Amino acid sequence: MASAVIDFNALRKSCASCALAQLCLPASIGAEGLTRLDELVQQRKPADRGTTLFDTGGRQSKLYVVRSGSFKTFVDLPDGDHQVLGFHFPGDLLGLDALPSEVHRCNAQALERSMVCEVPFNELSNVASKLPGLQQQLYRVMSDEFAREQEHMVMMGRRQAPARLAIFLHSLSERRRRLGLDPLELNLSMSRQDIANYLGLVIETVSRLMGRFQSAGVLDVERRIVHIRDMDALRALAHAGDAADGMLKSASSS
Amino acid sequence: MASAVIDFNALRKSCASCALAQLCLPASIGAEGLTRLDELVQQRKPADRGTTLFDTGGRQSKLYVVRSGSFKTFVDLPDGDHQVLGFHFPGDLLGLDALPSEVHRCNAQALERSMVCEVPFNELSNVASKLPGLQQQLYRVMSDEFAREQEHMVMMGRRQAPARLAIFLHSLSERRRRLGLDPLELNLSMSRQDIANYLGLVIETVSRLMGRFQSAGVLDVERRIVHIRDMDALRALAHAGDAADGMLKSASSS
DNA sequence: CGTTCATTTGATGCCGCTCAAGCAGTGTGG
DNA sequence: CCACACTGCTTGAGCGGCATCAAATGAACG
Repeated sequence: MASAVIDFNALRKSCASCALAQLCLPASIGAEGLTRLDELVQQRKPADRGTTLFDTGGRQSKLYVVRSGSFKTFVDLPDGDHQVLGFHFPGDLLGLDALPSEVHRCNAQALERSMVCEVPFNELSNVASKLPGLQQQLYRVMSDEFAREQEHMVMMGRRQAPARLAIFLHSLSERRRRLGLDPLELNLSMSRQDIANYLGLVIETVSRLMGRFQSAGVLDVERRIVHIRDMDALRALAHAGDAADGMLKSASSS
Repeated sequence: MASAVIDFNALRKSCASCALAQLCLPASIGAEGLTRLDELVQQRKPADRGTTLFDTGGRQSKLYVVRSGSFKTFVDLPDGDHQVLGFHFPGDLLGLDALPSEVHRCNAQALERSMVCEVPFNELSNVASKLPGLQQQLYRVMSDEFAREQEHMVMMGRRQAPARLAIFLHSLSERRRRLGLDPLELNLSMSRQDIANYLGLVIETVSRLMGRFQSAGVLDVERRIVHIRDMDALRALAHAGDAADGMLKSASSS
């Protein structure tokens, strides 16, 4: 389905040949380090849509790196509802919430057929303690994960629904850009339900806002494919305290 | 085993004599490890209300441990507003967002006169790589930090304002309990404005809800001192999808 | 072609935001 | 010690945005 520009022939077993190496743990360690890291990394079979990498309460402390596809992490709430915590794309790490010998506090589920690398955390930690470069990179990706959660909270703190959706879409675009993909062409692998939950809204509101964004000429929405027509407008909407809502007020001028 | 009594005379310079040792980095490292850790830890002068430990953009990658008092972390938004990310009490770590040689992505400000320990992160990392116990504890507190952020997101995902406030108050209570303090007696060192911002609400809503909680016999609110009268009711409110709102409908049980 | 599920679209009502005024605790200068 | 201003919080009235309920449409699949 997705005509990803990734060369799957290059996605072999070794980290050295991985297209994501610069985003992932191997960044900034030498050839010898790579060899030792390679010994730890376990490849997994493709995870089909709906299967989970780990579930709440699980005790396996492994680190997962998304190679292709996408995942969502979420917690189950006492009232039977969910809360989606995040979406994860190639290069992202999963499993940081259970370092080391702790229990997972959330679930990680594939949104589509996806591939991951799997690293036993304790062994990784051992190797990292002898490879300063790897250790540093490990801290860095953890720090990045903190930054991502902070972004989520900033988004949730914004009261107006249009700003939340705009921030979300802009964030997806940024992440695609970082992966070397077209930042204007979003492929929403998650359902509207997941998006709404992630944003603290209901599904109807998300749907309506998508429509309004489209009418305003900001987006082209076609089912799960979203094309960003006006990035500046999207940014304006994202940063709007209360302003910039004018561009959505039905009047389809300009 | 551990006596619940905090002896303030024991709050001397060394980690070994610190009342927070079991919550902090020294947990589960031996005497020799403690000595090496002590060499890294720098004591700081008391931080007065309003002073910042670090600011957005700062490049000093240090770790801070709150010894007494409290802090808030927050980001500045383009429109001049803030977003409060969290509140931090004794035993909590600050500065994890700038590991290592990255820039801080938020500000940390004292809410009252507070004390912190300060550890240069790079040196801590070096020592930790030779002390598996310390390394593991470092990962653990980072993992805890992830868990705390997840709780925040769950809270923000709840639509109903009463549930958000109840979750917040209950969380504060839990944190006091973990510190060996009375979990029923909350001392809100942060302003209503900070609370409202943290919860994604406005100050008036927080104020009204405090009033309603008090009328319902759940709380005793007196300025910044909040006494929890009915912990079960507070929990019920926290987990309420939509139910349990009944207990707030004006006339209530004596 | 019919069933099912995801998404869109519409109508209505409530919760929480906005605007505005009142109040208590704190500090300052006379 | 009191008058005054100031800041942080509470309380009230009114409105609007988003949730809720309900139904239609469209895509996916056997």
